[in-house]
This record gives sequence, C-alpha cells and structure tokens, in this order.
Amino acid sequence: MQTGSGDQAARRPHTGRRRNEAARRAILDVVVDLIGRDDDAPVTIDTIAAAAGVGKQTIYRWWPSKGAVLLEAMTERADLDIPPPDTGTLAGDLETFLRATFHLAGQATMARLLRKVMVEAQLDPQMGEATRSFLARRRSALRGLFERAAERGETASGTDPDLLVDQAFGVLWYRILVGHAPLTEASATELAGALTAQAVRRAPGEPG
Amino acid sequence: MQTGSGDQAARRPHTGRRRNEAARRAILDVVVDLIGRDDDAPVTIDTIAAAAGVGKQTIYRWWPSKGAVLLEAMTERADLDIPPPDTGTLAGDLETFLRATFHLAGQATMARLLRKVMVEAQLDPQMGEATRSFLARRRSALRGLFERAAERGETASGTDPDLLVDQAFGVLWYRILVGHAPLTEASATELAGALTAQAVRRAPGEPG
DNA sequence: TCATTGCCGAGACTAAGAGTCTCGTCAAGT
DNA sequence: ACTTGACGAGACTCTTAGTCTCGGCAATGA
Repeated sequence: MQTGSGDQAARRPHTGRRRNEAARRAILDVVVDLIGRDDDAPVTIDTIAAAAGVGKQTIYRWWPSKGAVLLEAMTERADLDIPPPDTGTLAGDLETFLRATFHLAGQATMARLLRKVMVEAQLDPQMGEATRSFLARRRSALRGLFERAAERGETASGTDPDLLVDQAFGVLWYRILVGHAPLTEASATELAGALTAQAVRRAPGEPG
Repeated sequence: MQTGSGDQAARRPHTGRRRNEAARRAILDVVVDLIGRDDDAPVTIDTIAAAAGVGKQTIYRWWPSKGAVLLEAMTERADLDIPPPDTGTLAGDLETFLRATFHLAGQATMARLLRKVMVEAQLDPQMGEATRSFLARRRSALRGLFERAAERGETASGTDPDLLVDQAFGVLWYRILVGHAPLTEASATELAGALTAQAVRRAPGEPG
C-alpha cells in the first residue's frame, strides 16, 4: 500500500513540518487493539482516529482508504511472523510453514483482521488489487517450498504447485471466513502431510 | 432463510390480501439480473425495488435483510444445479461433483453473487449463521461422497473427510474471492484426482 | 354485497459510516 | 522571522440499509 504523497519530494526539497511517525504507529496499533477487543466495538474511521488521538485527515493523508489501514496492519504482522523455512525436506518445510501460518491466522484478533481485509477487498477494487498483491507474496513463499523440493528431485513431475498452494490457503481462508471449524496446528500438520504426499506421488510407471 | 411472518397463521385463519408470489419471483430474478450486468451497477435495495417494480417494504416483509435476498437467490441455484452424483467410484463421483460445482461457481454472475453473499456473511451475524447453514449443506453433500466410498471399502482409514472437503471448497472460495486464478473445470478434475488419491492412500503397512 | 384485514407501491425519513473540507495551530526548514 | 505543510478538531456531504406512513387494492367472511 502506498504511503501518502511522497512523490512531490522528487520535485523540490521538503520544507515545512514533517510527518509524525508516532501518529502512524498509533493508528496501526489502535486498529489492532480495537479489532482485538471482545466487545464487538465498531472499527470505524472515527473510532480509530479518536482512539489514536489523531484527526481523521491524518489517516487519509497516509492511506487512501480505511481498508488500506487494515491491510497494512495485517501485512506488518504476516510478513514478519512467517519467514519461509528451510528444514531440508518438503515434509519438514511444509509442516513448519503451515503450522506457523495457521497459528498466526488462528488467533482471534488476526482472524478478525483477515476477515475485515477480505471484505474491503471485495468492496473496493483498489483494495482488491492491494490485497491480491499481498496474498501473491504469501502464495509465492509457499510455492517456493515446492519448487525447492522439485529442484532436489523430491517431487513428481506433473504436479501443479499452484493447485497445492491454493489447497493450503484455501482451507485457511475458507475456515476463517465461514467459521465452521477452527484453524488448529494439528490440522496444519495433517494438511502438510497430505500435500507432501500429493506432491511426491508418482504417476503409474514413473521412476521413483 | 425465514420467509416473512408466517407464524401468526397458527393463531387465527388468514384474512386480507395474500402475498404476491410474482413480486417475490421478480425480486429474486432482478437481483441476479442486476448482479450479472457488465457495468458495475450498484445492487442496492433501492435499485432492486425499482427494477422489480416493487416497494422497499415488500422486500423487507419477505426477507430480514438485503443479504438474505442475495443468499436465497444463490441458494435456489446452487441446490438445484448440483445434485450429488453416484457413479460407483469415488474418483467418478468427485470429478462429477467438483466439475459441476466449479462450472456453476465459475460463471461470472454466480461468482459475483457468491462474493456478495460472503461479504454480507461477514458484516451481519444473522447472515453469517444463514450462510454457514447453506455451506454446511454443500459440505455435507461432498462429504457424503467420501463416506459412501468408505462404506465400499474404497478409502483408507484415518483420512479426515472434513479436511478433504475443506480443501475442495477452500480452493473454490479462495479463487473466487481473491481472483488470482479462474475456476476451470480442468482444475476441478485435477483437484478431484488429488483428493481421491489422498483419500485412498494407505498408511505404511496398511493392507490395500 | 360490503366491511375488515393485511399486502401493495411509493416515497419520506432516520441512522451509520466513509471520505472531504476548512480552520487555527504548530514544527521544521530557509 | 517567515514560509511551508502536517497536525487535531470537527463540520459537512454522500451513499445506503432499514423504518415508517400513506392511500389503494385484493381476499375473506358475514
């Protein structure tokens, strides 16, 4: 997500008062705090601004929409907390990655944040694009695990890594949005095992 | 979704003007028509009422919210168009079911309808419950295929049908909501093959 | 046939929330 | 000191869901 109108800095040197980084942090932190509360307090621009001790215009100076603020709060945490693992085997990599992912996304606050971001992505095309781009990074991280396994000769040819990736993130998002089943780390492990087998499985007659 | 206040009929015989079934049909049809249009015309209660030639109150007399109308329009089509198949093998059943499901959900109008319903489900707890209940029916239909295969002794013990089901619908919803990849029938077939193998796979040492 | 009941279309109205605009203030550069 | 632009505050517009009210009309029962 673009952070404000920094492009005019290219034309002339900056003068005047500088942006308040503390306000930026307060806004992002307040979003997570408000969403995390048990009472279903409304997370509106007004409540965010009030709780952060900030004017509404300060929010819109830094982000193009409310959804963009939510997305950045989410992105900060997701990109930080789930680095791609390297255990040496596909099974190990997958289990590590999926357990960490399910653990993070399964926390109540994060789950609610994800839901809200996905809603905004459906409502506003610009948010849709930004969200798609974030999710592409996550998919790419997971696909990398399969590709590395392929380079090691660990997987069968002809398996479609994109489908494997969508099966994994599909379960995650489907459960978060529908809420019929929790995102447990046990299910992450089970899923990792299934996807490993799916990637490794040989076509009939293919040498192993 | 409950259809209006029919419960007072239990107390005394109905008198007065009856509900207009034509208006009900017009409303549901107009919703699909509006959503299907290429121009992203707003699908609001006002535009629905106007296009259906109906007063807004008539909509709210029959449905508790706008989301409920969308959900019913969706439900009508989904329950109708995807009967559980019975080809005799898990592989055949799965492929038939998933191809039909992906085909229906992959149509532009249906996909947009699904997106809107999912958004409403996130925004309104009552809609969340109603949507969850619809999706539970779809999951149950798919899980039935696995359970029948298990009764035939076709699948391995210890595979979790709920995870298999969530992988299938997960891919569907993830792709619909994120929009990074289309829902092709080819991918349905590939997914059916993968899930079949997952269900049939034997644990090491388990007799086949 | 005629009164009662309750749905009908129409549209005014309320409430909530996203995003804009303005104002007086304050801080960073020149 | 002066200029520039971010700051908090809050009034304002706009959209949209949902409610309320009205006169009209259709089905029932006496």
